[in-house]
Amino acid sequence: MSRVWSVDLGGFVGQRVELAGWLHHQRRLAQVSFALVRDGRGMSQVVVTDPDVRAALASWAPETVLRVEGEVAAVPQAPAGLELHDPQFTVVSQPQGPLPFELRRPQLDVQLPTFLDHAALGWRHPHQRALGRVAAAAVWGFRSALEERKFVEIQTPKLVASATESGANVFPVDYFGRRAFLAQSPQFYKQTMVGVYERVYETATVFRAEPHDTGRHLAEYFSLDAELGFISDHREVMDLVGEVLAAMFAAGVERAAAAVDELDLKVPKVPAKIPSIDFMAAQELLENETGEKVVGESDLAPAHERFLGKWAEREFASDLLFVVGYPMVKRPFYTHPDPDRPEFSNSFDLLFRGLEIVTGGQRLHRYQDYLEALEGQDVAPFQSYLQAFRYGMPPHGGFAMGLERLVARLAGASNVRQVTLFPRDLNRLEP
RNA sequence: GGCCCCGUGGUGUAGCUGGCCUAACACGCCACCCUGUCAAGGUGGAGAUCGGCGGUUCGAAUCCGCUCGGGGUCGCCA
Repeated sequence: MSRVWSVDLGGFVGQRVELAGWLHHQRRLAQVSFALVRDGRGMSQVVVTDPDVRAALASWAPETVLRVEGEVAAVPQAPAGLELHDPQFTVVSQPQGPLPFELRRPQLDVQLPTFLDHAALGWRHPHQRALGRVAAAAVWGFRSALEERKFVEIQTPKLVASATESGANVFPVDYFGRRAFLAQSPQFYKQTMVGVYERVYETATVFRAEPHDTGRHLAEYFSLDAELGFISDHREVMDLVGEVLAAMFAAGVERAAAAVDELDLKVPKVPAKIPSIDFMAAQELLENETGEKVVGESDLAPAHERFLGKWAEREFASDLLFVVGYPMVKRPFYTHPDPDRPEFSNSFDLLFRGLEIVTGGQRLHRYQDYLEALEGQDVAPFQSYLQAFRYGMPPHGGFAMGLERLVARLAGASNVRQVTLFPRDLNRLEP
């Protein structure tokens, strides 16, 4: 008898099938016991009336791995209208000792460190695993939106010779006796590959050795990157971001419908045109509304971004807001300036519910411009990168999106580590 | 890294103006009861010396110092 997924029981009413999974919970009454068997996709209720089987069931701890053969019955009072009758259990394996916390409650009521210490168990909670499904669906949406638009998926090195992002700190590694770094971003390579395919994307882990112990930083995070050529300016990239994001949310709703339901997520609608505000205008707005002196500062503080997030919600009923035209001094050297006001850039950030989840913009594309941008610093580390421009590159731009931040905002999680499988941060290298 | 806060049975918390704490509550665990439960319910029971070290005191979970661990926030960023 082949094994059936819990979510597919509806197709087998009246038949005997085998389920396999984990004993999620059991409720013992005087004459009957209910076993909830959880598999990778869902959960099924198994009804046990045989005294011997009930006694056996009673002796099994939560998370015991089981195979259950039984008859599928459609019963109105069953949780999903379906349950398994006359079961025969086989114990596959048993947990060692008591569990550090319970999975049965609708909410996993543990502190983040406790959860993270026992991630192998915590991720089994229906709520938690639903987060993972939403993340997976979002990545799928990202890929499919870009594939549809003729982007080519690429894989770039994660062991690199030089840093890409200006301020970001790198992890040094011993590379056969030489000094190398873990890649902070596929930036250089994706730009280079625009010279080949025009449109490329990558979904991959990147590494940042920044000592930022905050709810939005990870030492290792999943970056969704895209880059495209022959653009007029950054606004074309922003349009793409909107389309991709819409596809990602749609994929969440469609491909992870049960998870979205489980988490009761409010998935935002992405407007045809995501509202945007100029960097300077944002500062003036902040100054007018809060009285705080911010005009002239070269960047927005997290508190400012939260304020702008609320403002966008009020003003446009939007969860999303572009902030456009950051000062050049705060952007990496490859950023393209605004032709009309060269101290500002053709770049943007996207705030999702007040948190920066995307950065993007137009890049320089002329070799000479790069030499000028790098003036005053050693060009040697960038020689291999600059090849692409020496051989001719079109105007291009792109963006990078932090998956964990997106999912965290979507789920209303205050800390990205809540939605990261095995987060790496300042203090945590395990599990 | 700076600043603020926290550290109590397996989990989440209360107690923390020092003695009534031989540490409380909820969940979990163990035993028994309850004819369909679904955050099931009921009765009883086991389980922590209060992160660690040192100090103040007749007396400390409660005050002080150091230390370790954690959370928030800021710098920075996805």
